Amino acid sequence: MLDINLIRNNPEVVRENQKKRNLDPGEVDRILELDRIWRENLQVLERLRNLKNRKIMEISSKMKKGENVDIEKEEVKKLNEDIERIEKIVEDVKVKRDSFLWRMPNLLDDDVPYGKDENDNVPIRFWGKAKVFKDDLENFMKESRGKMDYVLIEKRPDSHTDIIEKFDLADTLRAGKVAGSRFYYLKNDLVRLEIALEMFALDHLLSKGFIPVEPPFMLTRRAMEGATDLSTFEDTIYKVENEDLYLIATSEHPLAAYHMDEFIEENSLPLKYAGISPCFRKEAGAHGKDTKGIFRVHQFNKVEQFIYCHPDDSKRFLEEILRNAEEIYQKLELPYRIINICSGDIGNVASKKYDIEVWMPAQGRFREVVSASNVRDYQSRRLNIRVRGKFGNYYPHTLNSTAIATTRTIVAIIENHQENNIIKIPEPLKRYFGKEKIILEKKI
RNA sequence: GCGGGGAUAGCCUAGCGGUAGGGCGACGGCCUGCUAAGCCGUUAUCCGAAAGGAUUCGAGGGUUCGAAUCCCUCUCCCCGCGCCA
Repeated sequence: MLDINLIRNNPEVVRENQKKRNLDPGEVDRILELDRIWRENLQVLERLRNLKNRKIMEISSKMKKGENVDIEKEEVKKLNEDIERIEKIVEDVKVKRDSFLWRMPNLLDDDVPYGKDENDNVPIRFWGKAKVFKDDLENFMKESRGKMDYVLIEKRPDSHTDIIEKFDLADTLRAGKVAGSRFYYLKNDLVRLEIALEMFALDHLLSKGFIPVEPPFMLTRRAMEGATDLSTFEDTIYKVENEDLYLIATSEHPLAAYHMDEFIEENSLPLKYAGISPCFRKEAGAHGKDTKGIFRVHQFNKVEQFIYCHPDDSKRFLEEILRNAEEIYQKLELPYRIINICSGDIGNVASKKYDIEVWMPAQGRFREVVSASNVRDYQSRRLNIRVRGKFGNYYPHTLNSTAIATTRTIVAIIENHQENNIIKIPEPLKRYFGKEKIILEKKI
């Protein structure tokens, strides 16, 4: 949520932001008009209430002297009618103003490139040596801007979809039977691989001073609304029937809401949390995309980085959490590119966002595995989280980034590390996984 | 699930129909060679240029001229009992 004072004092900045996001700048003026009406009526209301309060005190003192107060009582009753009427107007206008305010997206960072959609995202960095099948070379050169190492391979690796079903590493058919599409039973070595990935990511973050947290997997509407925006709510969040509870789509949500309605002491910043949780997503509007396998699913596990910090530090911490995520993917030997998400693709909550996309040799393209965002004070305002500062209170900035999303990383490992009938396990995972490789052999 | 007790500004606590009081902590000031003590002030939100005003006693209703206080509904916490991985 934006600061209403920013909109009052610098409407032009907010209009420009709307334009850059390809949204209607007129929203700003709608808010300003409602805000003006609200304040006018509020002043009328407060004058009436002041009159009432004075009258009540008059009654009180007259009663002590034993005087008759019937006239004054009638006056207060009349005032109450006026107050009730104006109260309703004030309340209605405020609700309307706030609903516009809550829908307004975050201010974009100056570094966010202008763009219409995901095609305008800007690759800024590349790492690793991609295995590229010759038919994919043209696309690879385009997507990597020719700035990334690669080796040509003669045969396209098998898709994870085929491998997991054929070697009984996951069962999406039976999952479909009992839960519907986009669900899976992980089986055999993939169960350990998933846990190994989580432990590896968690330990990586712990070594950097993050506090491990396993949050609630459901939140009330109030907490969820503070952590996310309306469009996410509609497209991704599952509701529990007959309860005021919503399934989290990422541990970012409960970690953002962790300090709801609290004051954080300034000297405890930055707060760095490593969340670990399942994530539940409706994937509405993704019909036809990644319909098979475990790349795009309704439920997966994730280790997440979440930081509360002083507003001056958020730019630096965005780079830091991106680096943390990069280190994880480097250690997993998965070649990737970093993209700077453009203004048309960034979403309402983020002020700036980087994605890490791993090169997937079987699919012949880069696919998102990590998303790192600077949210600034957008969530902390919605969740009423403030810092008690030496020179006054303020809203902290929050940032979030994936460390490991298990299913997508498993896909990346299967595509990148498959050799003749084995999947190689990257070095740092071995101690958690307990074996050097997954042997691909047909189960009966 | 049943019974009992709670929720008052950052924390603790009083008030139990008539303008929310005290303590702690924090911050600022006075005093002081420095520190401590002591004294004064500030320390929830909103409107207002300011003066000032309004709101706020877990949430929402009700009674009343007036509700932290009385009544109803709900949420959460604590102590028993029951059930339970």
